[in-house]
Amino acid sequence: MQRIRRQAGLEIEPGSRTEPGAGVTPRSGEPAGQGRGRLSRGVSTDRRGERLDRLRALVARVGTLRLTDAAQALSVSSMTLRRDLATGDAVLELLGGHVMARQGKGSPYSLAGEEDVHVAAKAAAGRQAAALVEDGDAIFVDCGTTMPHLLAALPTELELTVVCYALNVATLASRRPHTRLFMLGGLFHPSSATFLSEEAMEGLKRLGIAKAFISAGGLHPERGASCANFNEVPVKQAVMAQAMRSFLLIDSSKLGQVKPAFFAPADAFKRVITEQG
Amino acid sequence: MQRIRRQAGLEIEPGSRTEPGAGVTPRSGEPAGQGRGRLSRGVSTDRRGERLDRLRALVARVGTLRLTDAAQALSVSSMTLRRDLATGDAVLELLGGHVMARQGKGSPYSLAGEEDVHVAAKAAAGRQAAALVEDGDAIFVDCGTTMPHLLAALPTELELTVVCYALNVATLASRRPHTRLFMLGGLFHPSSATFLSEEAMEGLKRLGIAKAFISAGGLHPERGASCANFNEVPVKQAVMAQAMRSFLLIDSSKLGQVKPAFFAPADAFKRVITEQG
DNA sequence: TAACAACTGTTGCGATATTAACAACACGCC
DNA sequence: GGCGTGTTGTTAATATCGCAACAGTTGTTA
Repeated sequence: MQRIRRQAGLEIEPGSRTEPGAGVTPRSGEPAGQGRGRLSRGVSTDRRGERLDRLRALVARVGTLRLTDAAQALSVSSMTLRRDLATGDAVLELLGGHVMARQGKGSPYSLAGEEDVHVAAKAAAGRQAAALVEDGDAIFVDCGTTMPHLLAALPTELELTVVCYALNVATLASRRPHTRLFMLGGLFHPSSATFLSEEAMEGLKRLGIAKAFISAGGLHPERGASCANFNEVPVKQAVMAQAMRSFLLIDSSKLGQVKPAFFAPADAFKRVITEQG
Repeated sequence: MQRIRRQAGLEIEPGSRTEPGAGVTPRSGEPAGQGRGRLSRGVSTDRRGERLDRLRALVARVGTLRLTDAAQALSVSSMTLRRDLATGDAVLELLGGHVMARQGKGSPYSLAGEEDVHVAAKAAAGRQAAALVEDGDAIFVDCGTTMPHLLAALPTELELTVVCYALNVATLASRRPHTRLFMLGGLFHPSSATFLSEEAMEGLKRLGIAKAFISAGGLHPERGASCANFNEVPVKQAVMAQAMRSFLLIDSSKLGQVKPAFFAPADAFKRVITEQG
């Protein structure tokens, strides 16, 4: 309890454990004038939109706060905010009594044993890969769902330079201390959450990369490594040509698989990292 | 209740509302062998770290899940996971019964009226700016804390091209449907969450921008617009030179202020947008 | 002005989360 | 083998959340 209360960073006077204006005259905290329109039409002064705006702003600043605290901050009852958020805001979400930026991509997931093994495998593979990274390294981190495990497994103390072109990777890497982050920009591709452009390919040539961690959708002993999106191919190839050493980071379920876009033969990698080794 | 349950995307057979192995033989779900070390030292097989790894992986995939579901997925009791998370994981956080990636930057915030007014002002200014955007526009969105309000205020139906170089803007824009997102890459600057590079400046020249929304830390009637970070200056200037129309988007508290880095005279903007107009 | 609709606040109840305390088990050590 | 330590599961007590129904207020409409 204390942990969460502390997180909010504000104190409520010990006496009043109830809602802001409990029992007293309702809506005394605001000027309470200037007309009110209906919500169904987007015209006139829209109180709900205004509240959500202020709430969005609050959340943008503090990351997360309790619904009751938010209600107090906006001088409305928690029930009102609850109703506002229930209308389905594009940005905000109410989860377990806390207001936060929507984060689940809504991707449905099944907890069938199979998938769970995959996840554990990816995490293990990420740990294995992280063990190869040394202090001071400049590493390239590819796109995909396995790479976040690599970043999570990297000790925070390491002083690194991370080169990436995927949004999820950049977000994680940007939060690391002692980390220089270089991102390749360009047009956003939602399927892989990557940014691709001609200029980025040019810029890549100026970067010294000690170790490149490449992802793949499949690795076939004869056909080599392949991925689902054709547009990733030039980047992967350019990085591999540029980097001192390239590692293929996949979980073992990818072995023997084949995806539409081939980008490298199997022997192009210094090593193939899976959860086993 | 249903809303949250649905979010998790899995069903538990109606009969058992309790913990996984409730009442039955304890720890029957796992092989339960292979030795167990102590946690204080990081050596030997570390069950807690392993669980957290798998949990991190799960969270990375689904964004958020209920603690009870996570416990079931990892075949441990929710109490164990609760204890694991209480040790203070760097990535994960337990909030209101849901496990998620840590998001609060831990920035302390005060709820003094002043700040709250600022937030409301920024939200209002964002709405005003959003009203200028038309379907099919290519817009540039600068960095700063005001810009998210602009994005939040843009109707989802609009078909847009968004050009940006700030991580927070990119994250929001990437979630919009019907939106082409182009990001300028480069080296990450934590103070403003922006990416800057020579190549990006080159790439900028090839982009057609109808409307540019520029932020500033201050606007002085004689000295012009200024910001806190010098490295933003070239980008702002290049964008303004490139764009058909440039708008300065600030809240009124910035009026009359002066920051270290000047980047444009006041009359360089087609219009200055504040919460009033 | 009266009637109506929309919005907000309050209350109460059921469901859920949180914590502490206790019991059961596995491992390492002597 | 016996013992102690550390880890995990269970239970119960408490606090909090989520929802629904109701009541009061405000602004709009006839």
